[in-house]
This record gives sequence, structure tokens and C-alpha cells, in this order.
Amino acid sequence: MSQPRPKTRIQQKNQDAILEAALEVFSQAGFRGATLDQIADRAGLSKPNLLYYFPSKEAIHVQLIAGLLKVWLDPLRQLDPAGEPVEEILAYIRRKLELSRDFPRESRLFANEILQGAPRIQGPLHDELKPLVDDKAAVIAGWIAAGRLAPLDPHHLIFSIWATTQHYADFDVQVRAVLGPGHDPHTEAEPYLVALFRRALSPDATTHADIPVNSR
Amino acid sequence: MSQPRPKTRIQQKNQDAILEAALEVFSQAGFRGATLDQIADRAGLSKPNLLYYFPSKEAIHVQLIAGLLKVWLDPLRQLDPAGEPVEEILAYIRRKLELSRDFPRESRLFANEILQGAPRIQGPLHDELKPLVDDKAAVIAGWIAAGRLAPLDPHHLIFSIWATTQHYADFDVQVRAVLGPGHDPHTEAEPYLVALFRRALSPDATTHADIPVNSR
DNA sequence: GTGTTTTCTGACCGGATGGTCAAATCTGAT
DNA sequence: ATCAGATTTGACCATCCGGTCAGAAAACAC
Repeated sequence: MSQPRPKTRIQQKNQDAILEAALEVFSQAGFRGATLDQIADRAGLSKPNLLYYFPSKEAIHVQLIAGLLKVWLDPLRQLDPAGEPVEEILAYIRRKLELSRDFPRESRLFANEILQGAPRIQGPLHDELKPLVDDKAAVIAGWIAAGRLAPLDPHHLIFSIWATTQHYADFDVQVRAVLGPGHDPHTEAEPYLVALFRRALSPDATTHADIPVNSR
Repeated sequence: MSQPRPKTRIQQKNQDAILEAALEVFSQAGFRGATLDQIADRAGLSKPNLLYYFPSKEAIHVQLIAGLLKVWLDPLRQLDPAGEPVEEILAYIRRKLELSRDFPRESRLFANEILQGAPRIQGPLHDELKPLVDDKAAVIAGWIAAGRLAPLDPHHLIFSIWATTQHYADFDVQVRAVLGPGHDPHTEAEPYLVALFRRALSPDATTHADIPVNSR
């Protein structure tokens, strides 16, 4: 058992700088498109010096993704089974949209990885993402069964929320090209998405008991 | 004015093979990630022979994207101002989802390009995409003003449709990882998306005239 | 100040990659 | 059959890129 040797200030500073630079470069160019020189430049280091802190390009990428996944899944974790269904989901949408606004590079890094077949994160996808989604989907299914939410497939509902919120980070240039100057996509998106999903999710006015189970 | 010299069968065949191979490789690896050797191999040609038909890697990519955009925008063009609003939009969603199912590589190629800042298609985005979207957004706005559609920002509505439908092509691996085996994402997505947007888009039961313009 | 450890750098390496070129081979029209 | 033009190829090149290494420089402990 070797003690985890304490980090010096220099180590901390440079590793942070490298990860920050790598996030910038990887998210904009993808793994294959990024070069160590670009990352080193941005971090203010020489390439060999960068490789003094990380053993390889892949290692940087792995650490970046690992740190990312936790933050990325957190909004879904917060979905509270004890809360008011529609408001819980709308709150989830708002959190996800905030993430998309405040951490667009992280979103694009993730998108890049998935697009290319997720060669480096198949594991976490099955081990962390799937169980969490299944768990929360069950919560949503419970709400639907109780007539507190419109009947919509929980898994696909979650997909829709991911898709619509991350769209504003991942497809930012397209959104801006279409809207033209003088628009703030995220600011406009928030009330729109809330309205869209509130309409779709709110249970029908008729009570659950009023609906015949089978109208033969 | 030089006559466009007629294409031989061999030219036609090889150019098609190259574009097909390039689509496969570019969509899976991105521009920088793709190599001419990969493309040549898949097309059944040698690298120099490939470069006999296209002057450069970039030229292949440009031609691919140019051909793509037309097909990609077609579903939106078909949105009929004379149709029934909700059904028109649902039909658009179905067409877009079909595209996502039948041409996932094209969707990913596009996504890759946008993700990386659209360096090669800024032009078409402004010259073709924006005018079309603005035009159709105006149609939708008209429907809303007539009370035939729920009041939702037309531009962002279109973004939502793009996001949710393309998600099944671009994030395919993630969707499959979450759903697990034994699911056909697209088949499940169709009724889900139709239900989601039908609920969100259908105008309220109360007639338009019943709603006070300003309730101060 | 001295010795030790950490940090940093220039020079270099091997393989991949986009692209060129001269020459060989094939095709089709006559 | 012949020949011009179209097609294909192997050999080659310059550059880029991830990574190594021996040693210089800086930081730190005493």
C-alpha cells in the first residue's frame, strides 16, 4: 500500500491548466482532432512537460470524462420521488438547461464522444447511466400510474429532455445562425421548454378514475 | 463557357463509391478523424486513384455536405401552410424521424460538422437554412395567431423537433445503452414523440375568442 | 549553502497522413 | 488493330503527431 503522495502547488496548478485546456480543445475538435501541441499551448506548457503530468493523450481524455459524468448526471439524481410530478420534471429541465448554458464545452465533449460510438465510455454508460435512468424512469412511471402525470414513456421522456436542452449547447452555432443576432438562445429556451413540457406533461383535467380502463 | 464533359460509367461508379465510403467514415470519425486510406479501402480503390477523382480530402467532404443539405431540409419544405396545423407538424416530425432512422450517417455527419463550429458550412446555414426556417416559422406563427395551435415560439418549436428526432440517430449508442437490448428505439420513439407534441401543440379547448388578450 | 527531488526543455524518433508524379494499364471509338 | 484518352498504380515526399530521453533548471529541505 503506497501512500498517495501529496500534490504540490505546482502539480495542482498545471494539472488544472491541462484539463482546462484539454476540455477546450477536445470539445471543439473531438479526440482524434485534438493535438497535444494545441493542448500544451493553451495550457502554457511544452509538450514534453505536459506529458510529464499525464502519461498520454488518452489519459487526459479519460480523466476529463470521468470527472464530467458525475456533474452531468447530478440533475437527474436530484429528481425527487416525493415532489410534485410536473414541477419536479420542469425543475429537472431547468437544471439541465442551466448546465447546457454554463458548461457548453462539457456538453460538446460528451456529444463528441457519443457521436463517435462512445469507444471510451461504454463502461460508465452501462454501469452508471443506465441504472440511474431506469431508477428515475420507474419513479415517473409511478407518477403516471397514479394519474399525476400524462401517460408518456418515461425513458423517451428523459431522452427528449436531454435532446432539447443539450441542443442549445451542442448545436449552438446552428441555433445562432438560424435566430440571427440579437437573440440569447438560452434565455429564450427556458420559458419555451417549460411551456412545451408543462403542456405535454400535465395530466388531463378528467380524473384518473373517470377514464375507462377498456372501452370495449 | 466550357461544356460539362459527360461522365463515363466508370467515373459515375467510382465517385458514388467514394462518396458512400466517405459518408461512412466521416460520419463515424469526423473530418479530422477520417483518413484517406480508410475511405479508399472502403471504396475499393487505391489512395492515389481516389485522389484522381477528388482533388483533396476537403473536396470530398464539401461535396458530401452540399448533397446532404438538400435532402435534410426537404421535410421542412413540405410543411404545408394550407394544411391542418397540428397534423402538419406531426407529419413533419414523422418525416424527420424517418430520416433519422433511414439516414443516421447523414445525421451524424451533420452533427459532427455543427459540433466543431460548422467551419465548412457557415455559408449554407445562413443562405439556405435560416430563410427556410424563418419562412416556416412565420407560417406557424400565423397558425398560432389564428388560435389553431398552442402558443409556442415557432423557432424554438422547430429546434425541439430537430433535437428530439435527430437524437435517435446522433446519440444512438447512448439510447441503446440506456434502453438495453430488445428495444427498437425508432419504433418506440414515433408514438412517443407524436403523443408528446400533440399534447403540447393542440390548442386549448376554450376557443381563441374566449381568451382575454390582456387580463389587467 | 548543499544536496535532493521536482519540474522543465530541446532534440529526437517512428509511424501515420495528405498529397504528388511518372509511368503502366485499360477502354472505347474508329 | 490502333491509338488517344481515361484510369490505375507503386514509389515517393513533406509534414504532422504522439511519445521518449538525457540532461538542464528550478524548488525545496536541511
